[in-house]
Amino acid sequence: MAVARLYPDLDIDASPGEAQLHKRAYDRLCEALMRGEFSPGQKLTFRSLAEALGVSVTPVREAVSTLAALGALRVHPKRHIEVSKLSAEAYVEMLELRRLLEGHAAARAAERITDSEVEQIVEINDGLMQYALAGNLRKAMRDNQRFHFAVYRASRSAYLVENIERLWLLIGPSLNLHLAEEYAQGKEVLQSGFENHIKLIDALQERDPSAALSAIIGDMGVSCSHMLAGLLRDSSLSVSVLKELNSLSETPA
Amino acid sequence: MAVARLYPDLDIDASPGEAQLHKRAYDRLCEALMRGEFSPGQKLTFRSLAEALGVSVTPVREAVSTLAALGALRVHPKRHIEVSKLSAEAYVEMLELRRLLEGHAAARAAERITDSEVEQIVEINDGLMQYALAGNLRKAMRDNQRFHFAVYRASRSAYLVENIERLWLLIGPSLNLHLAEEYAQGKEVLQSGFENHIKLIDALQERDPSAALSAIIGDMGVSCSHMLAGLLRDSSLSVSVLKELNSLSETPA
DNA sequence: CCGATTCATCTGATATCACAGTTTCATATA
DNA sequence: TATATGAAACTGTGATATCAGATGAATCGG
Repeated sequence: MAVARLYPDLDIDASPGEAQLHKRAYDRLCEALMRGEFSPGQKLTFRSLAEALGVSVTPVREAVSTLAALGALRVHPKRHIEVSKLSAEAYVEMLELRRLLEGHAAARAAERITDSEVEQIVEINDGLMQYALAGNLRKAMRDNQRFHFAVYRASRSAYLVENIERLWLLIGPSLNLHLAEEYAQGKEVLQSGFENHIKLIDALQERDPSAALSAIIGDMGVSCSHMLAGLLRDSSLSVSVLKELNSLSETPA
Repeated sequence: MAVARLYPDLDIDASPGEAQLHKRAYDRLCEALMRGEFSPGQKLTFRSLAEALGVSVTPVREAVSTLAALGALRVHPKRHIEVSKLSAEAYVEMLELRRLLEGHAAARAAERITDSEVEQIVEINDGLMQYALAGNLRKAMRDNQRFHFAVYRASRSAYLVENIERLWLLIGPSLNLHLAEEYAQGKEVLQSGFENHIKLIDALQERDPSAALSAIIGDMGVSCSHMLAGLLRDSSLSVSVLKELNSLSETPA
């Protein structure tokens, strides 16, 4: 009971009832990480997760082992499970990878996307804008994720999309935390920064790969400032990070 | 006993004795996949792997679950474990990703590599050439892997290197199989194709990122023909694959 | 001789138990 | 009051038992 209150509504029975428990546990934990239900550095245990998910520890261990191999969780032997913290340095490294992978995926999507897929993406973006205007950060972030991955899936490159998903999994907890912090401090998190979504949609409609690529890379810069503001609060190496970030902006994509 | 003969020397006690059994099992299985100890499509079971590794099924399940999440293995529920087969289409998709990731890693390495690292890479390449001249395919492949990852590690981007490792894990079994096939058929697998290693070393010494990038991408073309020859043998979609491969070559990196 | 059926065997999936470090906190000591 | 101590509770780790579904070979019926 106390555990169920720690991780509200983590129960697994909401998922599609067919798959094996360890798969459902994995999916549910991924979802929780992306939704900000866990914060970076938070300590977890197998037993409490098992209870919250409504299963025994065995399927939880398989799910957690996998997430640990991906870097989303860290298992401290005989101690506890930790939601991986993201250093500012690691975030800059991942931004570099995001430019590469998501830029490529967007460009490929522009070559291969169908009209009906463009339509769906426009609809997702419309919903996103509504939540943004309404100031609903959580739902806006969820729709933003849907928007991006609807584009990436149009690249017809399943393994590329999987790689991007894994990247987002590492950024998810910190992104949720720091965007919520900035939002709570009254920063303009939702008021602007969606121009690149329009540019991206235009590029997809025009089937223009390089325009799609630059729109996606432009979009990354938006959340970047909020993230670094939060990440650098705990970091003493801010100078070297900012230097590296500047050199990254000058590097041709 | 019969099992130990099926997977010779898979026993885990050779690994560094500190880590947990599921980590060692994972490392050992990765090694086996990269060394060609398993072939694509081969069927495995948890119990036989556990016996061969000298542990119980529990740590094996965690290792296999992780490898399944990465795509290296496929778990057929209530049936068996399968070493993932690589279709020609999937291989082309991965080549695209390899160009992106490994090209970027090589370019970054050229910016950040130290003189002593260049030295080490030259030494690895010398050893590789000896095995190539001696016709030792297995050891040449092992040293080729060492060569590539010594370069990538010089990029100082740990997560990028991990991503590349995961890519190689998916290609490993098929690469071992088809290169060995071609070699057995008397094809020139080891006689040529190492010019790009020299070009890469030169580029690293000159600290020339774009030269390093094109050397790495050139090197990928070498094994590519042997791989496609093997992969297309079982595939009926060869025409579309070759078309896609051609369009890939024309795409600017 | 061939196809359907049955039953023993095998497989992955899950839960549970036992164990050895780790943490925590109340107690004892100075 | 501050520090040391030790036992109890907790944690990840690994092995095992059990179960339902899949497999395969022997059996049966044609």
